Amino acid sequence: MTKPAQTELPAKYVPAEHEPSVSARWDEARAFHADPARVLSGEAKPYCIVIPPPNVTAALHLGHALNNTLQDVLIRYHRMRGYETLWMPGTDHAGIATQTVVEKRVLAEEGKKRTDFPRDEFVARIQAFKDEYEERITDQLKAMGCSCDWDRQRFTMDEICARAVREAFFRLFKDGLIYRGKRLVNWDPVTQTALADDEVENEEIEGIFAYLRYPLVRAIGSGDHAPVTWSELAAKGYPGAEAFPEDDQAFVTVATTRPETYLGDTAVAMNKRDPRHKPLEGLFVELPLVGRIIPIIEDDYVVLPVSLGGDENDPKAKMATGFLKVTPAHDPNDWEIGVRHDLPVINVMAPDASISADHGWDDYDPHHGAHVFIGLSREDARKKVLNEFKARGLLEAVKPHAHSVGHSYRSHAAIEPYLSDQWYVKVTDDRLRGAALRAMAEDQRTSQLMLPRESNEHDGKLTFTPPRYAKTFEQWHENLRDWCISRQLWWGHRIPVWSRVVNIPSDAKFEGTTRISSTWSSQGCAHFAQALSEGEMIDFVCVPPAPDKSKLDQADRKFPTPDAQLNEQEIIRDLEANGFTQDPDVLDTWFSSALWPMSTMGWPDANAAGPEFAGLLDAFNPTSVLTTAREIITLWVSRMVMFNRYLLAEESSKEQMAKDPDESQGSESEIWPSGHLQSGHLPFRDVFIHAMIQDGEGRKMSKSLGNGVDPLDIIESHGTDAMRLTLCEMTTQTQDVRMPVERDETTGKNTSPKFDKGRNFCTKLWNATRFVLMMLGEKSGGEPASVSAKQLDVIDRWMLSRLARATRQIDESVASYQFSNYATALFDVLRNDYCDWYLEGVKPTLATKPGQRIVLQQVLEAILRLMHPVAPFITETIAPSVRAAFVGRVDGVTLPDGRNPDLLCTTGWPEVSDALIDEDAERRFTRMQELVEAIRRLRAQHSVPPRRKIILHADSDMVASIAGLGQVTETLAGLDAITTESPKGEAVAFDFEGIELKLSNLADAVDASAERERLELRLKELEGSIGALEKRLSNPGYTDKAPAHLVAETRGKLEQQITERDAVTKRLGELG
RNA sequence: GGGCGAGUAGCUCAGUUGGCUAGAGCAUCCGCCUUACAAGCGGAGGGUCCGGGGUUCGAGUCCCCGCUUGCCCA
Repeated sequence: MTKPAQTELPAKYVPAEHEPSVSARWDEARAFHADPARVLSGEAKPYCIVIPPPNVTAALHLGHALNNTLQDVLIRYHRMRGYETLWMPGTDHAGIATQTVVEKRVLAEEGKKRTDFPRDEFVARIQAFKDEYEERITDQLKAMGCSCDWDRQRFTMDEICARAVREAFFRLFKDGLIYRGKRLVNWDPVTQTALADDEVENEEIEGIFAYLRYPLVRAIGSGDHAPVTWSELAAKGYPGAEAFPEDDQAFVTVATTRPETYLGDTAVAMNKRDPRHKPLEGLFVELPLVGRIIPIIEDDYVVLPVSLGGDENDPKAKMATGFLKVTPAHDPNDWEIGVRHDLPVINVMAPDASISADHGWDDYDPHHGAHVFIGLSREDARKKVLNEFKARGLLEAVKPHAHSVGHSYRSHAAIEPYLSDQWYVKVTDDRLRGAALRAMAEDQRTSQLMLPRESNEHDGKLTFTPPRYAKTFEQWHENLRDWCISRQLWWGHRIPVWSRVVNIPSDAKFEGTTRISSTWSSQGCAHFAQALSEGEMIDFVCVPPAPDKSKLDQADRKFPTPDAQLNEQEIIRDLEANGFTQDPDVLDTWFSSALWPMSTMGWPDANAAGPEFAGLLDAFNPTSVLTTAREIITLWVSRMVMFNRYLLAEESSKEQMAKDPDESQGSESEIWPSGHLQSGHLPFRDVFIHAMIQDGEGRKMSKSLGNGVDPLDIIESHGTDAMRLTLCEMTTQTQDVRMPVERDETTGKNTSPKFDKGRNFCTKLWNATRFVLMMLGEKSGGEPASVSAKQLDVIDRWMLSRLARATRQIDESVASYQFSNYATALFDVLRNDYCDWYLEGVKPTLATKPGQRIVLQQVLEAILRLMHPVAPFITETIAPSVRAAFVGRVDGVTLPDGRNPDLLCTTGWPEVSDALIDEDAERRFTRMQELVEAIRRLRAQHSVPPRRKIILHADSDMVASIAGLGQVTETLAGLDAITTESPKGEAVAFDFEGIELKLSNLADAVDASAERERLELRLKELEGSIGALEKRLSNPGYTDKAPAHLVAETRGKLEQQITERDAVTKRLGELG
């Protein structure tokens, strides 16, 4: 490692000239590589973060910059604190998003669709796209200064992660926590895949409410039906029937936002409290053009219209007719009704949401007229239905109706509730959901629904910051539904299940789903069968990933060791020879993301993964903190907690099993014990949820609005550290932060004035360092090896005190994830304290005070280290020069060498003793600052030229106390002298702490009218203030109840202001 | 509909057990190329702390009602 010898810095800090070489030095030293052995040996405590893997779909935006900056701050801080620190980087394959982007690209560039390619070939295309973006993203993260362990970078679809996915799927499947079901899913007809609940966004749309009349019929035996007339209804006491022509066919009116789904109606439901219910009992309706005869049923779900006693405040009751068309295949609520009443389920759409009779419309009969709808889109079919009903006099009304409709977060198409076979994870099982809820910190749980704790060290250890987000997590789990994990895509982890449909053997009678013993199960597969209709069943075989032999050799004696020659490919060949085919679907992306804290560390088999994975999981899982945005709490945080706890429970369940060997009898086909009597490790202990960046108007940054800011543009224009400083300062505990966006006219790129502050601050550090190096270079020599506070001047002791407080504040800020406070502490200590006061104050004395030179250098070096986690590049750039300028130590300020002192990023964190907090020095210095500010104010008011030295006249006490600070006051206030003598020429008097001081030699002649104006203004202020204080003190409630020190303070203040008022009055009198 | 934020100077925001005359940065104005720094230094002006009630000796801070605005969930 070469150490730059030069101690002089260029006049200007140009980030681009230094950042690449600093990055190279970090890389060269492998400074960010974590060694789990140091944790396992007890040498160092672990600190670990797994990166929320960015999607490979697009380059990183400012939100990523924020997210990753905060993680890097935490990581760099803890690395300097001596933790063995691992920041695991990687990217996410983002199934639907990436496939969609590539499909669009291929269509635009080559005019071809996905289905024009063989599956493997198209996946290879996506792979190539992924490679391109993965590299780009990695480069961006490096440009942002992220100190990830780049040797360990993962991708959610690489071999290591794929192995984890296979293992997790297999275990969950085997344990009955993954099942296949025919359900309504959120179907995206454009991308033609199922979506999870949280991939659906609700949007308000201007829709309609259509009122459709369904003619009433009654059964007349032998499957025939006859019309019901109004007179018949009237005879049964149907209210309002008399209003209709008595021989006309009666009807009921349903109200719907989706008329086209009437093709799949299988009932009309009404509430039993509806007075029309009795007369309609046992009757049917006939669906126009469809010809289907469907029953009228009773269900509490149906809302009564306001006219029949429905709730006036319920908007549904205002629109309702009391009759609900029930379409189980196309509406989730209707699905539930269908389940309750055992209704047929008729799907009338193709996967592209066009009307089709080929996907479950078994009673389709074109003779009735419904053929006119076949092939139409949902939207066209909707219009057509209305027209056809209108033509038959069956359209009662169409009203505009705004309501919210689910849309695909990816294609933005309206979601179609669609009946299909999908795979689900039974997250509602206590082993998953319960474990997640039990993980929550006790003081963050709000629900009444308290779960019994397990005697488990991981229960109750999951803590959210800010705490309000614990509620989001809690409520999500309490309302959880099973998780649909299959996606009809090509880009993703293929579902490792092979299936075939066979006849149910005559000797095996079963319903539902049953575990099967077979040649495959004896080879380690999980084999289930599920009954279908008509004597058929479907066989499902989940093939485990190729087992690790070493594991099998030491397998629990209770479980038969499978054939050691077991070969995954052989099993698959065998299955396919027996008529099995692999499920064509892939898994939801979040399935692999959910395993991220485990898969990246080589789970389930570090040995098989490679030597570099040894010990990772034991050393670093649970990780320290997950840093993410709030929208991810449900999508990702929840699932990581559930999976991590379930899948890392093996150890505890084995222990349990040893105590109670009878627990899992009868699972002979299993390689691994099931049971999971205890939930296992948390994936992380803390979850920090940071704010979302919006533009200046409070809108999301987006491509379509053109209000996004590209982090690389900011890095180019302001430097990485400037960006990071600004992002940290913005990170308060609120949920949104605003960043006014401006267009830079010269570059045409978006930027924000907010970043100027960060850039200016870096410049400040640069210039201060240049000054310090210059001073030390010129004057150094004669310093002792160390100096203690007792030997130092007030100004030095004050500076050390400020440094101690800043260090303390920064430590506290990091511990509580208060990044804004961290940045503020840096701004305060470097700019306000060190530059504005300390540097200015010591300028004249440095040459003669060796101890002061030590303080000058040590404080700068300490600040450099305090600043490094936020601004890594500039501090690393400057560090060698500052270190080289070392002149001695200050007792109580420890700047440890750390792991590798050649690089700032691996040196130690400053330890500044609390003993250096010097309240006396602070009090004296603060008093001096106030005096200097008062003099500066007067200088400005009297337009004293900055370079003109003036004279301060004070009493002997004041002169003595000022003298205690050396020449500092003179330097900072521009004084020629401080004297007890009276002014020779004209002077201006002012009050300081109730004592009258005077300034002379302000000018060749003092402007009396300006002085009078100033004094009159001051008098007015004082009188107002005195009045307020007197009022407060005359209130007995205050003097009796407020703390005594406050009352005393108020009295003191009043006295002082009265003194000053009298002085001002007197002075005004003198001015005439 | 349920949950969670935000509303403080022209702008972006601090203000964590209620207690000095409510702070910072940017912007504005005034004065300075004071040899580390004009991406700077010194100084100034600028606030019915969204509105209305309440608790309290005392409320930006706590409670209630309302308004505006944003996000999440259904």
